[in-house]
Formats: sequence, C-alpha cells, structure tokens
Amino acid sequence: MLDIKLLREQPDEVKRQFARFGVDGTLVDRVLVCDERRRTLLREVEELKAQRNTVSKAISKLRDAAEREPQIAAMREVGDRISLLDKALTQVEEEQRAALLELRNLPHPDVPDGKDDSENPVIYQEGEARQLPFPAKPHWELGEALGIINFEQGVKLAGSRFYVLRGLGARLQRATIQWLLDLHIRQGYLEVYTPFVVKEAALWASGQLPKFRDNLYRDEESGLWLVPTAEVPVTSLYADEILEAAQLPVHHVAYTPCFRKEQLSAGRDVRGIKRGHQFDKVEMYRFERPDQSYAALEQLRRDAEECARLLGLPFRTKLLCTGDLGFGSAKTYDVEVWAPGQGEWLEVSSCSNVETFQARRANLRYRPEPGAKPEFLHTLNGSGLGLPRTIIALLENYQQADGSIVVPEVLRPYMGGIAEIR
RNA sequence: GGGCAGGUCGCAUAGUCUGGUCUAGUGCGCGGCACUGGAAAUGCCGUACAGCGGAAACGCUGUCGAGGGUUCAAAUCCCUCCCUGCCCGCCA
Repeated sequence: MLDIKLLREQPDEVKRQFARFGVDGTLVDRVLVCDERRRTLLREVEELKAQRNTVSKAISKLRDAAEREPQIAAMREVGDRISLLDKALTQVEEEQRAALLELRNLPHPDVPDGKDDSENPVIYQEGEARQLPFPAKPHWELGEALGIINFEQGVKLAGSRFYVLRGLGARLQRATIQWLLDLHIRQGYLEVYTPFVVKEAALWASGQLPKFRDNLYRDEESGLWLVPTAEVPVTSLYADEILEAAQLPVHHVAYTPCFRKEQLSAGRDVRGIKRGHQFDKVEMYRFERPDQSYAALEQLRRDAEECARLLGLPFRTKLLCTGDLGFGSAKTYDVEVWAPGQGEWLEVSSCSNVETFQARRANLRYRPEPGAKPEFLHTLNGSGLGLPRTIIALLENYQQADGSIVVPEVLRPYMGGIAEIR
C-alpha cells in the first residue's frame, strides 16, 4: 500500500511511475477524490460530536427536567445528523481503502524499463549453461525411470499437475529442505514453523489479495486460505505490532508447502514437476530498518545464491525490469539455476524488497528511537530455495550417462550417506 | 459439539449489578527530576495509537476483544461474532 500523503503531495510523479507499468492514473484520481470528500465529512462530523459531548455533559448536571428537555431534543437531532454523516464517511473510507489496495508499489530507481522477463538484465553469473558429455535427459524421464517420481499416482489422487515422490526421490527433497533450513540458520535466520492456512487478512497484508484471488485455494466453511508461499504467514507474524529498533533486524526462515491453483498459467510448463498446484519451498524473510533495507536486499540475494553455489549448480542472477516486477515489489532479483535436461534456466529464488508496501497493509511498525513515533519498517522476502525446481536442477545436472544420479556432497549427510540414486 | 467463567492503558487489577462525578483509578514496569559521595529506599512529574485541523504550541474526534443496536449520553444495557481458561462429550 502506498502512503496517502505521497499521493496527495506528488500525484503526478506517482502516475508517471505507474505509466512505466502501463497502468493509468485513474485509480490515483479516485483515491484523491475520496480523500478530499473524506476529510470534509470528517471535519463536519467531528465538530458535531464535540458539540454533543459538551452538551451531554452539561445535561448530566441539570436537575430540572424542564431545562433538560429542549437540550435533549436538540441533541437528538444532532445525533441523527451524526449517524447520517458517519455512514457516508464509512462508505467513502472503504472506497478509498479499496482503491489504495489496488495500487501496486512504486519501483526503486534501479529498476530498468522492459516489456517482460526477456528484458531482465543478468547482473551476476557463476557457471555456464553447460552441455553434459552425453545426451542429457529431462528430469521427468530420469525420475520415472528411477521410480522416484510418479506422475500417474499424483493424477489419480488429485488430478493434473500433481505428482508423487517415492523412495529416494522423496528423501532427496526432504534432505534438501533440511539442508536449506540448516544453511539459513547458519546465515542468521530464525526458523519458524507456521500454520499452512491463514485468515483472509494475511493475504491482504502480504499483497496476494486482491490480485491473485483466482489463484488461491480456500475453505469456504472456515474462511481459511491455503498459503501460496510462506511469505504470507510470516508477513503477518508481527502484524499490528510496534517493534523496538533494538529488536531489528528480524530474520526468519520458514519451510512450508505452497498451494496455487495456477489458473493464470494454464497450459504452461505442463510436463514434469516445474509448476504444480502444490510445491515445497524454504523462504527467507527480513524485517529491516528502512535505511538498511537495500543493503539487506544484497545480503538476501547472496544468501539465496549461496544455496545454488553449495549445491554445485550453475546459476545466474537477474534484475527484474518493469515488465516482470511483482505487484508489491520495489526491486527484485531472480536467481536462476541451469537445467541441462530441459535446456533452460529455472527461477529458484525471487528476492524482493517491498519496502513499506506490506508493512502498511499489515500495520507493522517499529520505533526508531525509544520514545519516538512509530514508523513503518521495510520487509524483504526471498526463496531459499523453491524445491521442485531445485530438485529438477539436481537431477538434471547430476545425472550420469546410465541415468543414475550422483547425490551432491552437501546433501549426503542428510541422505544417510547415500551417494547415488540408481 | 454442550456448559461455566472471562477479554479494561506494556503487565496485573478496579470500574460493569445501579449509564452521566471515568478527563478509565491503583500497583508494577519504563523514562525524567529531586534527595545521595554513589546507590537503594522515598517523593514528584510523565508514560498508548490513529485520524483531522494547526507553522508550532496545542486542540478536537475515535479506540475498554470486534461489529451492530438502545440513549441526549455506553467500559457500563441489548444482540451477533471472535478469542482465552476450566469442565463434559467426541476424536484423528
């Protein structure tokens, strides 16, 4: 959510930034119209309430009924007027808030213009888009042949875009999750285990709503929603709280499954385990002082890159352009790993600084100095890493000519010492 | 699922029956000041958040779990919902 004061004071600059995303300024104008009307109504109704408070107090001191009656009658009318104005005020407030929630975040000055993901500049790379010394197989062929991925069983249980991991496949994923968590704990993140379902408010806070409503699973009866990413519960961990500056920064890592209907991408990536309705992810999340948040974004990116590096996967990092930048993000890096079987770079992490966007929605503040006024803090999130794609990259990079898979060194302690899947 | 008891200022509690003197009291914690060689103890003062107006000082409005209602006036009365604790039932 954007600061209403910014819209009031620099509407043209905000519209200019929106124009870079092909968004026109209609919503900005709507917010401002509401804001004007809201303040007019507010002034009037507060004046009446002040009057009523004063007179009501005076009435309580009057003994004589003859003196009280006319005052009470007068206040009855004032009361009617107040309830009328209050209703109008509530309505205009709701309209303004709804419009404000529809507004995307403004981009950081570093963000380049671009039409889509093809125009994201690569800013860092380690390793190459290498060819293997034999014809590389895609992970779905490797996985099925080894009996570690079963697509039919997934479909039988839950329909298309579901799969079952078996044996060392399931164990490899579990080992990777465990290793990732332990790595991030060493990097200074505090592990949290959260509910995998949340109230609707949490999805507004993190910015999933209103935009991705159609992409979310929900239980009508309880009003709870399945999390599409750990970012959602973690954002709201401290919602409506004021953190002391001394507590910051707060760094969390959370493992959760993620549930997405993926209707927005129907028909894309139908083969393999790249894009399913359910996947696992280890997520890093940082609550930072605003003046520290961009240094924190660089650190977050390095922490994500470290995962790929230690797993021995070729990776590169891109800076997202306007055409690919997420709704809530001010600046995002994507980390991609090379998958030789599919012959493509796979996004395994997206590291974003959303600045105050989520903090405002979650009403999450910190106190810069003891006794100072609370301010919204900055939040950042980054995968570390997304599991299916990491598994894809592991299978495809560590495959051998005979279709067996070498288990990366770092994962072996988590696999009971197993060095090879065959 | 049924019953009972609760939800008040950072924490703990008073206030709710009997609506107005609640500008929500008190204790603890926290901050400042005084006293002190320094400290403890003690005393005094202060101690929420948001919105609106204002250059500021400050003022007004709202917030006693949430929402609605009654009333000139609601922490207090009524309704709905949420949460917590305890008891019972059921059950992975």
